[in-house]
Amino acid sequence: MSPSNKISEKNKDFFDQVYQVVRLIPEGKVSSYGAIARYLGSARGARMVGWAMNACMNRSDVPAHRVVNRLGILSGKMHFITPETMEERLKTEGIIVENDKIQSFDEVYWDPAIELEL
DNA sequence: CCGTTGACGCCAT
DNA sequence: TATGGCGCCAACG
Repeated sequence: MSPSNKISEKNKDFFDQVYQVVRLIPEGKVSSYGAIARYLGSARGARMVGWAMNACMNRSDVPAHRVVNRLGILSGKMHFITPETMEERLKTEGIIVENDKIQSFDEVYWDPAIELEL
């Protein structure tokens, strides 16, 4: 039906699930790729979440800046409009970022498996 | 088809 | 906490 699909429909479904979870991240909070992947049932699909973020970069409805790696490091900042965009957006939401790393990460960390708790 | 790359994570040191 | 090595999975050339 869509021979020119950029990604397989199976993956498209996975991407959509990722976007849905990311949208649920409240302001001032952040989550990690691994937590999202795990919540979706792909414990080893953390890298796929990152790939999904790259595809969602065009969408404004997905706060990709609220997704960091498990160490709280802004590993994806280079993929935004400018390398500063991600850090600036997080600071705007009250998150302290220093040297490309989130401070008090345990306090702003938001885990879907716990917050959504289902 | 094969080798490399990458917005990751876990384990060992 | 920091660094290095290994594993996973999909996309790319």
